[in-house]
Amino acid sequence: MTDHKIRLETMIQKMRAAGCRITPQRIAILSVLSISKGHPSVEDIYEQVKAEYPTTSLATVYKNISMLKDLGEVQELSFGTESSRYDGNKPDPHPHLICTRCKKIIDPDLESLESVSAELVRETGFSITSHRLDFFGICPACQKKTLTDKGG
Amino acid sequence: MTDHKIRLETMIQKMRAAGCRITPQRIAILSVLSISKGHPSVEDIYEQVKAEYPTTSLATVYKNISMLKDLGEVQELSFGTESSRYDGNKPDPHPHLICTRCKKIIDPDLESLESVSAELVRETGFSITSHRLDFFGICPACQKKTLTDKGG
DNA sequence: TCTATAATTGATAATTATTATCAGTTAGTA
DNA sequence: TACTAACTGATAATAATTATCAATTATAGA
Repeated sequence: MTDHKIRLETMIQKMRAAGCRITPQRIAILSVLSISKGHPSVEDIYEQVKAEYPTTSLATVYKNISMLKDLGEVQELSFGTESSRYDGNKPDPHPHLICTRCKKIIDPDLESLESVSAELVRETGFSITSHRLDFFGICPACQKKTLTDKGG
Repeated sequence: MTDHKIRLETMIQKMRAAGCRITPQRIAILSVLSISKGHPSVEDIYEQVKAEYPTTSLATVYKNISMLKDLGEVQELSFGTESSRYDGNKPDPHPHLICTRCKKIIDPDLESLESVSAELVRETGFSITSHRLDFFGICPACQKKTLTDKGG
């Protein structure tokens, strides 16, 4: 069984446990999210689901995303007035590294984050429940492209 | 001269240098931002400016904020669909610690952040240009309140 | 100081992402 | 198979932000 199949099953079970019904449209939405390599927007998900179920409504996608957020099964990434992007593959908060040129979003592993949280608690007395860490920059591919442009 | 007076003068000079005119409403907006301890929303700024200039329009506040963002003199903190908050006091990116109960936003000092950026660059090859670091939790005051509620 | 003019203001309309509403449909259960 | 509450889909409503535009005003130059 592939990773995303496992993830899809997990999400379905969570929804069942919450008393939700499993509709074909819902499975399609969960399926897109369970892959979710590209951190899709609602519009992205809508387009992909419509390919399979042409009558699907945008509202249905929003409603499902909202339930999944409440269940803690997707993480929302909002960027100002732009539409939010969603991660249903790794639903717990984790840092993102965003290339401002090609808009790619990747998930780096950062061991040093632990010490930041520890320092925060020590300094402020807050009890930290969640976080949102976005680093913006230029990915290696786009850096290379810039050099080539300048060179040639 | 107080810190916020200095900051206000800096912002005024930046705007002059960019060819902007200095109107009374603009000074009022800059002044609110230059204090900016509480990371105010556009609505907050609007209310404060209206106290001094009752005919001020919300659009004027938005337009000024937009110019200041372009000049790099305010930092915008957007939270999903909620209205953005602004920091004109420390316009460069820095971490925020947000109490999800009372909505207070504070600016912690975090030395350990350096090592996170360093690790990112080492692991991914990105050139990091900016970041957005928000930690969510419950502040000491709200934690205490919870305990009191439970206790009494 | 006075004038010209282009930037700014203020009122409001437009836009855009998201949420609410609601009648008709359907998954799940007995 | 029938019941019922949850779900879907279409659309209206909401809310933050942006655009528009006539009237005002800061600033430079005479």
